[in-house]
Amino acid sequence: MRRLRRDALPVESTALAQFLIGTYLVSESPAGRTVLRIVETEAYLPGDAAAHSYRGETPRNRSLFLSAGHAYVYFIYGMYYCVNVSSEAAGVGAGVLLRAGEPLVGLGLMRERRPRAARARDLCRGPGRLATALGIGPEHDGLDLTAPGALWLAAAVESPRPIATSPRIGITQEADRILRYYERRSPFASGSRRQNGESR
DNA sequence: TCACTGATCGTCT
DNA sequence: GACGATCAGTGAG
Repeated sequence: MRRLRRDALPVESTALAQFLIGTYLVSESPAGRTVLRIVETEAYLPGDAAAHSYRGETPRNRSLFLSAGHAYVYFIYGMYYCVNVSSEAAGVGAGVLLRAGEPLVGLGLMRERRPRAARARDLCRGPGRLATALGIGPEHDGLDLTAPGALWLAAAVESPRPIATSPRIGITQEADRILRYYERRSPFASGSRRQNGESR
């Protein structure tokens, strides 16, 4: 696995959201290593009413204002964590939500963390599931994902596959904007068949 | 496969 | 005091 360098990352949210598809997210913990291949992302832009950074910097969202390539981990619905990659220059609040991945390494450990997931395709299918499977929590908030550590990004190895787009999932503000990106026909992407444009 | 619901708590109004 | 970038379980088609 070859670590992504910061200077390889596009410093613009929609470009980064597409760039990250096909790259790898590596989690190192005392229990072992888990790795997934990112297949679905969403961009949350500067000035975007759906973005956690919209109302300015707070203790909770400060990681969104770090330079591109840092982790923003937040707690939602009283039970789940979700992971973003900060996506603009330092001082600008924006991020790319990692929504789903194809589990590649450490499937046994992922199953221990997600005992209710019956099928491998459901281990990292959804932002809360992805974070749980990789053991991601508040201790990962603010980490530099281009530096050695407990959580980092590795460069894509396989040739790019077709990327489809759709509105973002689960939001009420700016709900019509096309800022979700996913690998077309990937069984590991979240969303319903209809949301993934596969109806008919 | 879709639609709906309850669980659960940090954050900001 | 309300709500949220979610998920698992249930029941119907």
